[in-house]
Amino acid sequence: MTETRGERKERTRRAILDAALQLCEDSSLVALSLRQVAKEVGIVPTAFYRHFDSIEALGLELVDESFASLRAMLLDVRRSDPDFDDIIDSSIGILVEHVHQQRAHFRFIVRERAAGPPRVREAINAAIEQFEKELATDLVRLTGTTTWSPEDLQILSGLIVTAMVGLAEAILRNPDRPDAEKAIVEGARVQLRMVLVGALNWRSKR
Amino acid sequence: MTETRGERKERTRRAILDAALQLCEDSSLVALSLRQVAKEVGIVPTAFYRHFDSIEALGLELVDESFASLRAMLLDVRRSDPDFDDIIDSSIGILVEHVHQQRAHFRFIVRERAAGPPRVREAINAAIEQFEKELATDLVRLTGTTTWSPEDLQILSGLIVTAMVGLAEAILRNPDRPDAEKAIVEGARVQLRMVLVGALNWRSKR
DNA sequence: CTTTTCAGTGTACAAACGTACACTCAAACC
DNA sequence: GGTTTGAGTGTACGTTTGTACACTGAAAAG
Repeated sequence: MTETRGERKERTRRAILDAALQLCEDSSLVALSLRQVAKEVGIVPTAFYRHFDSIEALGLELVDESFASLRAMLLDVRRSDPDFDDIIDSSIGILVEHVHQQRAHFRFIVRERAAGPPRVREAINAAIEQFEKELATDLVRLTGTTTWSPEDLQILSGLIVTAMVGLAEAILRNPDRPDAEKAIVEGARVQLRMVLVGALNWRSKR
Repeated sequence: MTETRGERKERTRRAILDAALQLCEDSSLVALSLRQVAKEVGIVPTAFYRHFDSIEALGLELVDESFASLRAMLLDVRRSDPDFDDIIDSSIGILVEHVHQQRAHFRFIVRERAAGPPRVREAINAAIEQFEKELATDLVRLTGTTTWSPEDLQILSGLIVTAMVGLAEAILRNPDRPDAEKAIVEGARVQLRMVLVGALNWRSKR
């Protein structure tokens, strides 16, 4: 069969990305060698350079890819019913589902956020900050500007994101333990309700 | 001068721990080589084995050491005035101070928690869970068992610990930026107050 | 004083590392 | 149909890696 040149290139590029994501699963990008990746993919080491300048550049690509997963998740959240009282349950359900479906990507983000090459860390944190800001503007739409100052909404947003990242980390930390995971998820639900109660009784700029 | 044999051993052992802590600062334990450490300390590579079986064993020792820093911090927190309304401010102040004084240890914990060798990760997470439980029993002492179920206190405790770990991570992420750090710390204060408002209006087992 | 112990040395080796360089050969191009 | 392009090959290099083994020499033990 005739496979176009660009298609073939894209195929090994994908294979490199997948192999890297898998190989650094229980260590880190900073401990991943170009030769391991090449061997896993089935190409000669020097061929790696046809696709990426360095492992770090590969890592930045994986960041983009992983955050594409995250954006897809947020689309799901926003698309879900705007029914107010179980917005928490549905959002958490969506998060849990995406973490399971994109395990490797989420693992990659939480791991390299703390331990990756500096530029990778920066890229991940910039993206997470972006999410916080987007959530803050979403909250403005939900609450109006009467009782909440923009600064406080930003701070509340940060708290929620921190809790959700914590939930994702806890899930990833307990693979193949459905009972433990259930308790974790239930705990996160309660946590968000506590935060919600706090938010409903909050008055900015007192 | 006469330096006892055990003293000399302890001294190079310390040098190894310090060198390892410094060398993995901008990568990770999983990317740290025995030879790097030996060179930094000024001993021959094989001499490393007189003190540790492996880099992983060294890592477990660093975990213990780092959590000793953390326990010292918690002692400070409990020792601080039990004046109720600024318990938040004083606790955060203590946390910030300790993060600055023990930068390397805190960095080590947050990094290796996500990216370290499996056993190191487990040790760190076990210690953090322990803290959550201790905080929960502290909260029992503060609130009594009337309005709060033990389960909810445990969950609240988890939320607070997550937020505090998040604060530590944010501080470590912005070194040498006093203005940014000030905003981060102020945000954390507000977050904890929000959680406190939620807690005060919470009723368990509704 | 003699013997034992053991932290640290020195040499040695096979394996893995990143990368330079010259190459092939089929798709893409004119 | 002849030429160009570029993904992938193969060899080769100097480094760095973990670890094995035999050693030294001063402190500790008898």
